[in-house]
Amino acid sequence: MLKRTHTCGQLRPDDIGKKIILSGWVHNWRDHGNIYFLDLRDRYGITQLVIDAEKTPDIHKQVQKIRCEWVVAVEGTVRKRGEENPKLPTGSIEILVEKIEVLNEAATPPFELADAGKISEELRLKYRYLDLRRPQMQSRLETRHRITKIARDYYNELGFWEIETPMLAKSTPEGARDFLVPCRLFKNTFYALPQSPQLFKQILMMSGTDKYFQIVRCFRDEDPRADRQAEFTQIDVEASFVDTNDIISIHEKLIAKFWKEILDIEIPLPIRRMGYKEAVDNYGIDRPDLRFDMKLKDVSDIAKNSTFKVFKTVIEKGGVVRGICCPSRLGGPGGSQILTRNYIEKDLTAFVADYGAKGIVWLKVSDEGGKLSCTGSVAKFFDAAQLEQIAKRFDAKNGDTLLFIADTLKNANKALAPLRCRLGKDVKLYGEGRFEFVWITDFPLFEWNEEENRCDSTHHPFTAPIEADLAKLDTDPLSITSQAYDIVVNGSEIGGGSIRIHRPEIQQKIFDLLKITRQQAQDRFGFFLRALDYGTPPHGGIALGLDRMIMILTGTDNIRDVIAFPKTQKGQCLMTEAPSSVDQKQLDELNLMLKPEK
RNA sequence: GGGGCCGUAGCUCAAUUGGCUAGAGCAUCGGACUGUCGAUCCGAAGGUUGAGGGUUCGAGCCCCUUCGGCCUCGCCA
Repeated sequence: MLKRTHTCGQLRPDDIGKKIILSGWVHNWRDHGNIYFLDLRDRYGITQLVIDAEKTPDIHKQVQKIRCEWVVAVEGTVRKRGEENPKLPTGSIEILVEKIEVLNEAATPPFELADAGKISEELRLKYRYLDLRRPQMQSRLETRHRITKIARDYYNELGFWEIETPMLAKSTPEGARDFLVPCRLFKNTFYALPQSPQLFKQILMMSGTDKYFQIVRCFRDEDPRADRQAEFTQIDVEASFVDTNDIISIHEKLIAKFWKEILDIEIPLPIRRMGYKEAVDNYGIDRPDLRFDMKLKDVSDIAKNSTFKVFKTVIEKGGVVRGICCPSRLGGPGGSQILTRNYIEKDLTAFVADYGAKGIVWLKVSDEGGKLSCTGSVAKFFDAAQLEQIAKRFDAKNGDTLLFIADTLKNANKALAPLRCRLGKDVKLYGEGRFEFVWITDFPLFEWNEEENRCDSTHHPFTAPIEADLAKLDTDPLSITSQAYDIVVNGSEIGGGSIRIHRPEIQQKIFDLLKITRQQAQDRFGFFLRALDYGTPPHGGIALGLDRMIMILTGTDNIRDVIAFPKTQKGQCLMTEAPSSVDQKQLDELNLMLKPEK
């Protein structure tokens, strides 16, 4: 076998005259009769080969039968090209082939790799090895590698140890649905694949490892989305004797490093922080997209005095009227009209209906000689002073559109937050390539679970309350602030963590409030509660969503684009055809019996 | 569990209100050509319209069932 001396992305004009060997896949070929061009591709790039019938008639004959994706090695001389190809880094040179060796033939590919046109994802997933050969996919894999490499180096510098935790773990029915793995040696018992190494990393702190990290696979058996797979990767971190500021400061530097190394973008540090309440009040959600302003405002106080029945009824029932103010024109004043009546009453109304909103009420702002007012089908239910007051509340300008949703506070926010994001995008309120980071802090420790009539952890049951609120555990748990923090960029949560509870009695109180009985706590977390008893240092940590970060860094909105071998929305791997049925013998060994379908 | 979009040649798509032998570009195969780089030109082959059933004189198109892909609500401590 000819052994390569260079790669297909390497040769430059300085190499002209050198005798070299290249190996790779045939990317494309152009047969001009007596002259024959062949593009050779490997991970590093593409290099043009030339075969001249007059100089090397044997090779010219041999190359006629070579096709796309055949694997070949060639020996030849680097020379200057007649006309350069500015699209390729190697575009100034070519290889005059003196010897060619076919290392492997290839079946005709089911789709064309050369043209980066759209190929159905189904096909790409089935022939993933072909899809991954495409330069764009290679680049995504490389970005992923570089990020994990940067992270490993960074944590190593700071004294963190990379420690593996079990993949075969104990099932905890809280949280997401577990993937179960039957255990052969203890009949009728199951392992669960970890939803996260949460308890293990805390126990590592109890074990005195002080600083831990892991780039770790996590499993949650819930329906996938464009940015969610059942199987995903976290950069998981925990440290002892730290507070919120320690974790935040370590990680905003790391995130800044990611953005600098991959996109050459400087993130100004420190990243701003915003309290949970401020985020929800102004943006309706705890992961606000801060690339544009457009804050939500409450107009319940004005609406309740109007004669508009829809508003009045909602408010009487304890609901709110909240809204946003949006420029009606694309890219701001002067752009073309976008918030047309049709767009609002059809597109946007259908959009918010997905989030449970019954409808959108809208008003158009007019400014007549400094006197603000509003027009629209519901304007008649308000007097002039009220309309002016509403316009002023939004600091609205002539031509702006005000959009309102009347519902419970929670439901109104649930619809308005995505509506705000959609409008920001549709009306082009921000440019491409902008990244607005924010740490969200001061989360409530609990949320009220109406159906179960108890508290639910906002974050998870191991999150510590702030010291000042400890006393409220017995009196007013819903008003307790937690020591949790999320890192958000452009409305996407890319990580979150907390300072953990390190005192057993507080951990027990939390379980009590979550209405987890002592018995249940022992069954599920007994090992953990026991470990807490043996001298647990104060500790805290964070987990960064690796897949989501790579998505943002590579500019794709599809998580499957950043995972080498992803699964479809039904959890299948189209390449291997997992999941699949198993032999009766395997079931017997596990003491399992299948129920008939349906 | 619910809602939406989609499925036609190897690939990407087209086919008027249901109407003649289901078309095009690329790929494939054959031929031509000494400078292309998404080569070009000439020609050929390529179809159970995802599957099954129904309505009709006639179905790619309408109806029902089903399979698959994507988006989404719920779900994701």
